[in-house]
Amino acid sequence: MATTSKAATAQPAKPVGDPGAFSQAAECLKTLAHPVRLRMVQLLLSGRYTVGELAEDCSIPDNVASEHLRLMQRCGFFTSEREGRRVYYQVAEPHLENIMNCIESRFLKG
Amino acid sequence: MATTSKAATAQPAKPVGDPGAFSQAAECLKTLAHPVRLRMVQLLLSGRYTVGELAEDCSIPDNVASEHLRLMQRCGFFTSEREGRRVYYQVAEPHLENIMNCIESRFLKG
DNA sequence: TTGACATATCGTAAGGTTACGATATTATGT
DNA sequence: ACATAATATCGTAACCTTACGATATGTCAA
Repeated sequence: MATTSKAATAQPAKPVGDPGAFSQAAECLKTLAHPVRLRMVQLLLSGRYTVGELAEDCSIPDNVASEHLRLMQRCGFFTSEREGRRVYYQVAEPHLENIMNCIESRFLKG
Repeated sequence: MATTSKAATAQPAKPVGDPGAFSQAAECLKTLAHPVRLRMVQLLLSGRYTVGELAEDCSIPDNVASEHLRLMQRCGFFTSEREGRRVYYQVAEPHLENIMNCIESRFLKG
């Protein structure tokens, strides 16, 4: 017997947690935690867009948009494909849709 | 007619987005985007804990834990109740469970 | 009241993030 | 080859975040 050995606070069992996994999760969330990047995720979940299109929608210069997109690509959120002089970005991480739905249901809706 | 008026890229309609809502969402995500804070959220979703208990689980000094908890309280994530010299924290934001589930299914599981 | 415990707050130094401007790269058309 | 368009990268300054140590506040017990 005795699974916890110390402090009998009558709680429904403490969840286990690998510290490394929390760090990795925090990294990705940090990447998501920027208004422009959230908007870009929302847009790209609805289709393909170029750097310039995303920049214009977000009212920021192209090079700033490019840096945000690079950050998110590093996280595995997006991939990019060049077509002529344009570069199209698209969602690569399947869980982004779920997470964005959670965020939208809390902040972008009733 | 003519809902978009410019650029016929054959996309399934660009989602609308209130810039203020994205900023607010980004603020909250930033608060969540820290390994210690993620662990605290996970723990508090499973029950009530004191500052000292959370600090010990996270292997950080009490004052650091206290600051993390204060940040999350400011966001509306938690509330606190004093009981004697202990202070118990608990989840106040109902959406935290959904968001945490999304994060767990991506990072803390298969 | 005194001492000890639990939590909170403050000042600060180290490190990280962001946007900007300038410059580089890649592709296209003439 | 040249000019131009679209995107990417780099250096930098302003700002934000974090953890730490010291100190303060609140609570209890003797």
